Amino acid sequence: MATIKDVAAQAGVSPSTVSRVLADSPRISQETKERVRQVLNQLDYHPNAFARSLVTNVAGAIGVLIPPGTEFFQNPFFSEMMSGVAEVARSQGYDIVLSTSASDEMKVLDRMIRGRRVDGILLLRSRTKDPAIQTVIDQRFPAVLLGRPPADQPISCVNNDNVKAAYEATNHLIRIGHRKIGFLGGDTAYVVTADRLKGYRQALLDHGMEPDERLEVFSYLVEHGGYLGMMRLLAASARPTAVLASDDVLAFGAMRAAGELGYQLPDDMAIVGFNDIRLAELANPALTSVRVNMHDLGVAACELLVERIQKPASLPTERLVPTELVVRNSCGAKKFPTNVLSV
Amino acid sequence: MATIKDVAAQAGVSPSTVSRVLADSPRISQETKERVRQVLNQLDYHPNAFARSLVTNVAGAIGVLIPPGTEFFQNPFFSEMMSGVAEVARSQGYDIVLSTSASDEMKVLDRMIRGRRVDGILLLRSRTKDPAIQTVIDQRFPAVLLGRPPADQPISCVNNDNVKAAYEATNHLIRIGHRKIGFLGGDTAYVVTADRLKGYRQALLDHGMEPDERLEVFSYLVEHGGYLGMMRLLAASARPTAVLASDDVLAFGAMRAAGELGYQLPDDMAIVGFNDIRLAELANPALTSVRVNMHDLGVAACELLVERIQKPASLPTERLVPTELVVRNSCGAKKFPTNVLSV
DNA sequence: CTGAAAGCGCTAACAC
DNA sequence: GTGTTAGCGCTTTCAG
Repeated sequence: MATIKDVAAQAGVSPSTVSRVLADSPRISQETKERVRQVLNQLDYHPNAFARSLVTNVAGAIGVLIPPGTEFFQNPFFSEMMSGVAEVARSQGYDIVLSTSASDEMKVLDRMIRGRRVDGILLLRSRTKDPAIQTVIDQRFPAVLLGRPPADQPISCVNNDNVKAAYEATNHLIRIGHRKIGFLGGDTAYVVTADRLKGYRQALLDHGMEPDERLEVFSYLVEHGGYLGMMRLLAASARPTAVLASDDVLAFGAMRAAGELGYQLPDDMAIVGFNDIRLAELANPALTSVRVNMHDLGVAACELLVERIQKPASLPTERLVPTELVVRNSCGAKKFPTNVLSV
Repeated sequence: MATIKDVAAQAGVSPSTVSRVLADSPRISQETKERVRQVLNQLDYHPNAFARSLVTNVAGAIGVLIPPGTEFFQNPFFSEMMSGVAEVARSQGYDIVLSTSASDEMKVLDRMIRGRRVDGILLLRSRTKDPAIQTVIDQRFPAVLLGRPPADQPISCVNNDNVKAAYEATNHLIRIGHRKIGFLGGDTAYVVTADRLKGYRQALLDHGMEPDERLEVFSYLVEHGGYLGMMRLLAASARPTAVLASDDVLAFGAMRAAGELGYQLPDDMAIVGFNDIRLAELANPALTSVRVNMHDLGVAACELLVERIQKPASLPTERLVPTELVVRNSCGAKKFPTNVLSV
């Protein structure tokens, strides 16, 4: 494996000259550059990333802190969002380091930021009590939160207006005639769940309905969680005629549960999801869903992160990605053409 | 940011002693360890990953070379497979570096392996002419291919028996009465497409049918590609009554196309997919699909990779992950209970 | 059981 | 325009 010294020797120059050629420094003569470049090629030289990082203190990579557990990976949200992140990362010359925390998220975070493996970090899930957020703030480490900081902490973030989106989605259900509307959410510890729940409740209140806790269930964020949650909802004495699920994956589970119990969608039961994953359109019936623009979220998050890496002193910014309710057949909107209602 | 020297000074020992404590060397007395550890904590010391890597020549990370384009990210196969990879990587203490190649895959590969950013690399897609494979072999760089090497090159790989799986799936369609069966594949440059095509053709031949190239279409590996491909198949003069799609995503596109043109599934058209992604079960009708066990593929691939990193001299091994045909309603198997036929 | 010293491969003053 | 030198933070002989 050729080092910079080998190249220098071969080209009859000093290592620093080679280093300068690599950086295309203007202070090197054209002929020297030519000569060195030839040797570079001939020896098939590749700089050692660690040596360079050690001295420059830049890693050339951004970290993505994956929440513990595998359900995040399994959610199509993850890959769609990551495709946006990857797009930006690539164009800006950053690698992506996935954290793969087992359980001790904070240890992983420490390793990443204190170990200087990455130049910035993307936090993927904000919880109402989230030590990771405070850590990056305390360490003044470039970071972007995908979601909303629970307590208005000064951190750059990319989010949807989840309260409003859930409000509009619930409104839609009310508008088409539903009066008993259930809420099927992920863990309440997630800010996103809380926000969507809030919008849902507000819509009920604004239409003179009292939110009913028996119609609010929360479960593990996988299809099976949605299935179980829906079973609970259907068993409730005040059985809902419609359900707002805070994730399409939950909505699919809910659809399966309803189907197994003999409910006809959308006649006996309306369901609305969140995210508008690709397969929402292909479900039976096609799932009405709030499009959160997952790819755009990833793009925006990575852009913001690169910005913070490059000017760490700049003030944290928030970016809202617009949502839209995509109405399909799962919510009894058969009478409506499949269309898109802007939120 | 505390360095090893700071710790050494504070603890009244030499840097090498601290280093030994970090490595839990048996040559250090218990009391010294205690004392140093206390300072380690007090100063909240975290080793600089680059400095360590520079001297040890281990990166503590495995690379995943993502094929150019975003369609790979968007395929649920990716995230399911990655969840398996992440699981193993985490348990073995490796980070995951995603490559994010734009177009020039080889440059990225070079950067990764020659730049020593990663200890081993996972190649995600094998093409009939694949320079990446030859490169890792030539460089003797620890690598595992997800798929089959096109030309029996000596590289560790994890794969399904795709020929057999496609053979069985096609057999199933024949068994339930189909005689005109189409094939809807991804790019023919992918080995996996070729293998599945081969199995499909062989099944036809073994039942006295002649493969008909007009019934074989190949397209971009996204839902829309499946949609377009299906349009082509349906327009063929020898219109098929059944289609084997080499990916569920293609199958979903095909279902949409068939639906839009007024075909009733499964009565007018049978469709079988590959992968058995989570939502296959939820489509309308539920999609019959070859379960390839994506998560297991990821687990096996990462295990093999770790093995190669740890004993690079060992011979390359191949690991086959079994498949099974999961029969659902999309292939006219209504009369069958939903069940699983082992392959 | 511990310390001193060298060096991993690179960059960045500082000279000339 | 180019070379010399020091040093990034760590591990690892080699001494003792």
